[in-house]
Amino acid sequence: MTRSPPAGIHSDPASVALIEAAFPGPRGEPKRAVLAHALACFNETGIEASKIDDVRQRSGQSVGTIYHHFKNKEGVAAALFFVGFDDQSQAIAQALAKADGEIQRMVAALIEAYMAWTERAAGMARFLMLARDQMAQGPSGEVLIERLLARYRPMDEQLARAMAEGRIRKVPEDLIPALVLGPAESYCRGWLAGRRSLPPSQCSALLADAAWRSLALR
Amino acid sequence: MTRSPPAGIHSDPASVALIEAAFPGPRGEPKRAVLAHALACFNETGIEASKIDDVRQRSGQSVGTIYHHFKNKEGVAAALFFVGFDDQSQAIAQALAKADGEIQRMVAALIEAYMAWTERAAGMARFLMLARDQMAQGPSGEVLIERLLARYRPMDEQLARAMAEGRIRKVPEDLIPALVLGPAESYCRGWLAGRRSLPPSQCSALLADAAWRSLALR
Amino acid sequence: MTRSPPAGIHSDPASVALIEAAFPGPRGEPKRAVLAHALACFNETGIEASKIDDVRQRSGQSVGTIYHHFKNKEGVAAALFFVGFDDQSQAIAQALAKADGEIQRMVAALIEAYMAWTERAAGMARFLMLARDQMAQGPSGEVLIERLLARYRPMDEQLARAMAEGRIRKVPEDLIPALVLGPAESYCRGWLAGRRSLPPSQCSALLADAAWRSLALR
Amino acid sequence: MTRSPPAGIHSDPASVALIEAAFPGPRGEPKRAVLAHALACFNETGIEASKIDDVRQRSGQSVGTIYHHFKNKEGVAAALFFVGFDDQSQAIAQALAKADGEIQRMVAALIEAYMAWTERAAGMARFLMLARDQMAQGPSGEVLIERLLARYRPMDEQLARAMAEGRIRKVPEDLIPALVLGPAESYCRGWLAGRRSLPPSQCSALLADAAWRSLALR
DNA sequence: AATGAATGAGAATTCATTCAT
DNA sequence: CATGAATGAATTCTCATTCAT
Repeated sequence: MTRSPPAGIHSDPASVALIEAAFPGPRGEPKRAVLAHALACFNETGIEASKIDDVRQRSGQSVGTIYHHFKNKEGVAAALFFVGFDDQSQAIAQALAKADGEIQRMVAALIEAYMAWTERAAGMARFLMLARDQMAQGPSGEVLIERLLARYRPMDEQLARAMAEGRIRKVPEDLIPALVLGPAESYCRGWLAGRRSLPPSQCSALLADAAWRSLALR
Repeated sequence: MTRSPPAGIHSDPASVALIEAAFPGPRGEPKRAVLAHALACFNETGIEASKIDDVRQRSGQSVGTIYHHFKNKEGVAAALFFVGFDDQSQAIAQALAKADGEIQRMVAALIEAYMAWTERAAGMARFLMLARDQMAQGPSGEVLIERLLARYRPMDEQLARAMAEGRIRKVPEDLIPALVLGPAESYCRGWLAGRRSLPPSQCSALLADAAWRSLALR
Repeated sequence: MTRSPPAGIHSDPASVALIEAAFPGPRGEPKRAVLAHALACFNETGIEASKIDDVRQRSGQSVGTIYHHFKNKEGVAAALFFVGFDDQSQAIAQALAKADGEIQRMVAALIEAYMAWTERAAGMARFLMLARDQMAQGPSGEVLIERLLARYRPMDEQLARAMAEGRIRKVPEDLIPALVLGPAESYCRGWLAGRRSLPPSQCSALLADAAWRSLALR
Repeated sequence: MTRSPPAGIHSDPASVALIEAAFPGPRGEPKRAVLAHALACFNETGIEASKIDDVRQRSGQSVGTIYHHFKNKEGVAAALFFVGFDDQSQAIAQALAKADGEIQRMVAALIEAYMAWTERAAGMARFLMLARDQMAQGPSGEVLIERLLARYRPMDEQLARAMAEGRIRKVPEDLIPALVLGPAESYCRGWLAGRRSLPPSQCSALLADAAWRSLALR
């Protein structure tokens, strides 16, 4: 019961829906049009290699409008990035909240949420991976780091406590993200690039188990 | 006893040595100069954003020479990529060979080799991550896939056998790379970007253990 | 009463007027400026040898504007070519129309129109000769052939009929253009290059007579 | 019994033979190789658009050799041009010589020789048309004009005498070349470009007759 | 707000030619 | 004489951005 393994996702209904939710109403129309098509362009051709003029043509907006709403190309990418990033954060926050502070459930919830979100909004997920490095350096880098910390804070706090109390293995803090999310990210990266075909949601249980094993006392 | 935690590695002696080994002798001088400085440029600014003219200036070569030897910018990147990739493959091959086909030792050897290589030739490692996607699509994409398969074939064969014989957990083939190398890659990515500070080599034991736990029967 | 025997015509009021008629109004200004100066450049230096930057400087337009309006250098040449070619066609059509289908008068009218047009719009005429071969191969080749056929169709039909009815000499169809227009073209080519000095219009009667002799029954 | 109507002649045995005759012996080998392949390149791509490197590759010679023997690209074109031009002149001279100063026979002989030569050495003929204008301007322009005058001198002298003696029509001197050779050149131009299919040699009689009609007293 | 023509700095690439071997 | 690596001036074209309407 495979749910659409996409060898090259560039844009998809769920990603477009995120954009639409972010800029609702008739006033948001130009922004929505631009971002939705920018997503496709960026994923197809890369951010640097995408021309504002491609976005203009596909979105049916004018250059002037694009610049009016987004200041410049980087502005388009940034707006798009945070639409995706923030929704992803929210999905993760909701999942973590349901785990009642229980560390094993939190790990599983995080991984499940991450993979489900990736599968659902594949186009946006792909773009987030594409843009993260550039974003981290650009003018929104600070903001990004802040929000990343905030995203994982609930989890990090519980992990720290559990480790202090000897309920999980003692592991250098630096290594935790790699242990917990490394496999999931790695798999999703492959899936989004078309190199893996199992839908992420079908892998979460196994990946959650693996992540837990790496932290469990034995 | 931390060995140089680099918040922004762009070029380093070991990476340069790889390049020098690849194009020895006085005839190789222009190629070496170009590639060594291209590595720095690419890592500092990104491949797309690096200008051939930067490479020219820093390398002290003429535009004509660059184009004479590498055809175009993509050619410079490709040459550089395969110098790094092939040395990485060789390091892995040697490590795997020493494991005598014993699966747990192979997993550990692979991870150790990967992390040691990354730490040693950090600049090149960074570039490999930067360039991999572009490479996979460009005209050398086929070659890359081929060589990747070859690189992991010895390991894949043993894993398949072990799985068939019930010596390790049954896990979808698609997931194996993520389980084995995902955490290592994830950590190295962070370290190369300056977000993690523990030298990779100091993490390999733990990451190897984690990888093995995810495959072990219990 | 020789009317300006030009040892090197590159641009002239009549040719410029053609261009102005083709792109009227204030909106046509950039196109007009570019084409008028491109004509001079092309005639002075040859098409290949003319640099877009020469045209830019002389026309007072920006590179961007040139490319915006004409796509590329070839586009400039093509636009210029068809401005001239179409006006020439029209002049010929008018002349032929006045001959009432009488074959001898048609031959004379064609030659007279051709030579008068050449003399008047000498710069454009020169450019048409310069560009014809390149045009025939380039992407507008098809169009050119079509329009050439259309241009001579009225004449060709009457010639075919006259030949069938034995009113003129039987001559392979392939040879007719050379017999009718060959001498005129040859003379104009020489005049435009500055090798002949009699104004074309003063030669048309004689050339028309010669052309007719070559077709007449005796 | 059509002899090969070539829709795109670039090089042919007879043209190559001309080149070989011009640079005989083992010492002439590099020159021959270069010129023969330059002919093809120039005809295929145009002179400006042909790269020295194309010629190098096809001729199997080195850049250095080309420059050693011909000074520069223009030198290659010039050498090639005069090989062709001089042989053409010689063919015409021989034909004219056989006409015993009889004017009608001279006209016919000229046209026949011109067309036969064109048909035989079509590649070279094409190149001569291609290069003539550039040649006339370049540093060999003077030489070319001189040799052209010499080529037609015997004919011009007889024509002038005949006109003075009232044996042919009085016609402005300027017009004579167009009347005599215009149709032939026009036809050959079309044939060499692939727009006409009757082999030139089959047209000479008719074209000679037409030329004579235009000069004859009535 | 919207438009899209105009701009021009800047990039990649080419290619004739030189010259050390 | 032959070679071909090295050179770098010159050229075409792109594309983010501005701004008058």
